[in-house]
Amino acid sequence: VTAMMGSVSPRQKAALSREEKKAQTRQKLLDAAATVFAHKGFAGASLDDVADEAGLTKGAVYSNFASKEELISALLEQRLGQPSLAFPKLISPHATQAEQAEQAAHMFMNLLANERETYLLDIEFMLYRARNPGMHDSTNYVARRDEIARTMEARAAAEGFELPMPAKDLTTALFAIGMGLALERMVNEEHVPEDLFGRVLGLIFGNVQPAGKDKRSQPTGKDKR
Amino acid sequence: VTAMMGSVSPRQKAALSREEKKAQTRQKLLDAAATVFAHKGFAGASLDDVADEAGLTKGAVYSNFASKEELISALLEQRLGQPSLAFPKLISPHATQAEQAEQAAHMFMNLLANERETYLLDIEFMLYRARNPGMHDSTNYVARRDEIARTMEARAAAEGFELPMPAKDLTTALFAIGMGLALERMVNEEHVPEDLFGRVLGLIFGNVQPAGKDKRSQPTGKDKR
DNA sequence: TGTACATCAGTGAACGCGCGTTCACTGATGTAC
DNA sequence: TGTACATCAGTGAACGCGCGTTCACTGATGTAC
Repeated sequence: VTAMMGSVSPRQKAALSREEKKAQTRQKLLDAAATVFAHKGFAGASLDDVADEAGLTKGAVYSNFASKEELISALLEQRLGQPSLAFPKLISPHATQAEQAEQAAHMFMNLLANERETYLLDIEFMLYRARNPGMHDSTNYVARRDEIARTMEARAAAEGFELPMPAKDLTTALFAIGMGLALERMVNEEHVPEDLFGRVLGLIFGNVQPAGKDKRSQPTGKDKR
Repeated sequence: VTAMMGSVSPRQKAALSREEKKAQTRQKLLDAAATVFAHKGFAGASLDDVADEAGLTKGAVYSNFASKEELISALLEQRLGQPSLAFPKLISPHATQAEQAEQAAHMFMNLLANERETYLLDIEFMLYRARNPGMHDSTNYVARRDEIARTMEARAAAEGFELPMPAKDLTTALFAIGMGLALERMVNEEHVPEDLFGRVLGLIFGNVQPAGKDKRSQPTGKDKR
């Protein structure tokens, strides 16, 4: 039934083509879905909620997605699938371990502050998968983890220190720590001070002997409180 | 049926008193609720599911609980409210840091294996609270955390070493790490090997200088894989 | 101890309501000539 | 460029169905005498 013309298709008039408009609608729906699902959960949010949030009707949802489940999948893929969270490359490579830990922790905390929705979705989806084993991972966990693991290994080799445990396990642990602290912080902000993640990182990496030199960089942790 | 004699109330006949029978029904419902909510989530599970699992009818639920929400609250209070997870007192006080870390990790992993339901409920509830701020914490997080924090402080003082950060922050971090690893392990068991939590603990506590002596207990971590 | 009545935990059916999904329709966009 | 028809993204109403909640009822337990 659908024509589904090849790639470009010549267009003379201005304004949006049908295809472009549809893509725009789809994106509106996905954005709305992110907000609504983060606030109410996959099971708790209705497609009416999503459509209202997008300023559209439920029919628009079914015109763009086959079912509620497919909307969820598409959302997760778009929001969690890319290695956008794979920020370790952004960290200055030549700083001390303590400085790098602090930088990483800072970036993480910023991300958490600005992308609360994303974390809620991520955790919700992990729960969902814990309950429905065998489901496809739309978030590309393994790919994201392995990319970071490789980056860390390369850094360690280049800078001449040893990671405190195999890179994949380390990355898994760091993800888990971030997730756990994020969850606790979202529930009760004052339980998880801004710098806690950084201090934990400092302890974990603090054990790293810089191979040659005996520069024991203990990040001190301003432990007032 | 079961006798289960109580303490008080003069009763001549055998069998259950009305009150005892009701308490028993309530408990059946709570057990069923734990299973069903862990499997389907609070929003995804119906009271019919719970009643069926308990071998009763929905009416029995409403005879014992005012609403679905109250059933959930009662369940959380019973399952997560007591400091049953406060196991650090069970750890041999005089072992080395590395041994204690390994013990703690082992106990945690056992708990996780046997109480999968409990962790799913806990995480689900944290998500719930992240979305509905200002809700009462039926799980007594602060009390449980502070109890463990005090225990650790006392241990540190008695054994003569310093904790790597203030006890409350440390406990918060340990809870978060446990939660994060638990979640990841429930989603994908092979990502989180049995001993990963122990190795992380080892790193975190490995920095602890035994005050007087220079016994740097690095827990080695059998890092095959 | 036995009898007559009161209580109430749990039953089973019914209630609306909101949900995911379907569908006939519409009007703007695209195509053919 | 203009006209006639085709397409299809999004509308709005309708559909059953399952949900949380309510309620009249029942029969075993408890109480009074």
